[in-house]
Amino acid sequence: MQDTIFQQYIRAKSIFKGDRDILRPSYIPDILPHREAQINQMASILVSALEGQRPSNVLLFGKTGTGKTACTKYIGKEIERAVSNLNKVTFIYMNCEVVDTQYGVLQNIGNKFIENFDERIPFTGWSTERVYNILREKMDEEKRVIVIALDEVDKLVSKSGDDVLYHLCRINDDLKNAKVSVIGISNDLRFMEFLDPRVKSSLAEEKMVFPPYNADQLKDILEQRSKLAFDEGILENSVIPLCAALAAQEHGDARRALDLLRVAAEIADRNHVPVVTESDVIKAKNKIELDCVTEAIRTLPVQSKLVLMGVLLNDQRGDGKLTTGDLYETYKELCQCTSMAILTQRRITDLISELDMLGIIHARVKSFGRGGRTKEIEPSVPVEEARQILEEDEILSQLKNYKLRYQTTLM
DNA sequence: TGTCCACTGGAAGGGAGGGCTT
DNA sequence: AAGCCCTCCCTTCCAGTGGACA
Repeated sequence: MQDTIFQQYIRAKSIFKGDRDILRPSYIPDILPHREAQINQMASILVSALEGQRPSNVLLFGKTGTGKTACTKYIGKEIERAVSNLNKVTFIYMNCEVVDTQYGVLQNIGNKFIENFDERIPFTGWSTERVYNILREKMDEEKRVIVIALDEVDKLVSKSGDDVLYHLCRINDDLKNAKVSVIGISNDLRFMEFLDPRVKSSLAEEKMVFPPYNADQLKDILEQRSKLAFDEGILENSVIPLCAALAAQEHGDARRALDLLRVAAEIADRNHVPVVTESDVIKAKNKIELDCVTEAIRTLPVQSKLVLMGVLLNDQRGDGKLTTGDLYETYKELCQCTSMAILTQRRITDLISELDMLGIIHARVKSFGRGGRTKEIEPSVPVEEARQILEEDEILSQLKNYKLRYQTTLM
């Protein structure tokens, strides 16, 4: 390691005691503070799995960072620890934001039961029916209880409908040896409305709501983790209360609280100072917010980037809010400039809606009476910074210092 | 009160790209 | 190689709509 470029970054002592993953939301500690009630309730429902019986299906509701995922994974770990030779229990956790198609979910579950790599279900190519049949067959090879936790199940339903849930809920009718129960996790209470009544009643045999943490509870969580992550005296006294207070403002999100603390510590660490201060937390807050936006913009498909560029250029010219029609004209101009294919206006309205959902622009439907009904669009990110990020793109880099020719109608 | 504008947003379907089966 | 199936991105078509204006 001598004389390498890393030399200057290697110090005798880091602020972190050891593993900094302890402060990541994905880390599951041995004790989850303020979630004892929920864990006990889940345990009382799932204990029948250990007795070889099928537990009720459960639906968990609660905003982000209220401990739904952590509790579920914790319970999963405990189940695996408690399993006896007599009754076999398989616990499967899956995030439906990552795996968001009917086929994908069945394929993923199926592959958990297939050890031989050559026999694995491919990620595309088979009919869903066939995947389902293999899955059922493999599951049924042994007498066991299978608990499937589907995180962010609302994403799955909104994207691919409730067919998979329907299949999974009634799979028990087709199984002789195995028994399946489903844990659905959602941060959207309304998603139930979109379910087929049969799926709804089957999936929600038991319902649990995870309330947001308040500032005091967040403080406890942070204190527990910081004891594992740092030595005494590393954090200024006000650091944890500040992280807790900031996260409590955002609907009691423990994930956000942990991120704040971790990033604040990383900032202090990088500055080679021995103590994490309040100002590090404020810096962390700004950094997290900016990183989110930057990452969202950078990973946009190129057509969406062009649309966003249209919004930014109009804003920089001082046109204020612009309509879908105007933005489409601007977008066409930018396409010609960059030799990109021009998509239809219908498609662009979808891209506008996506950008709106990501929080990068703000678009709301407005009627101008005889002037028609359209969307009013304005950026909701810092314009200059966003433009710089867009210009990093190979194709968009041609638009450096570009001035629009098209004149909007709305002034 | 009815008209009419400039869209919105749902539905259906095409086709490219991935992969399997026969 | 031909015939399937699945997902993703996109187009085409079109009924529906809020509200200013005649």
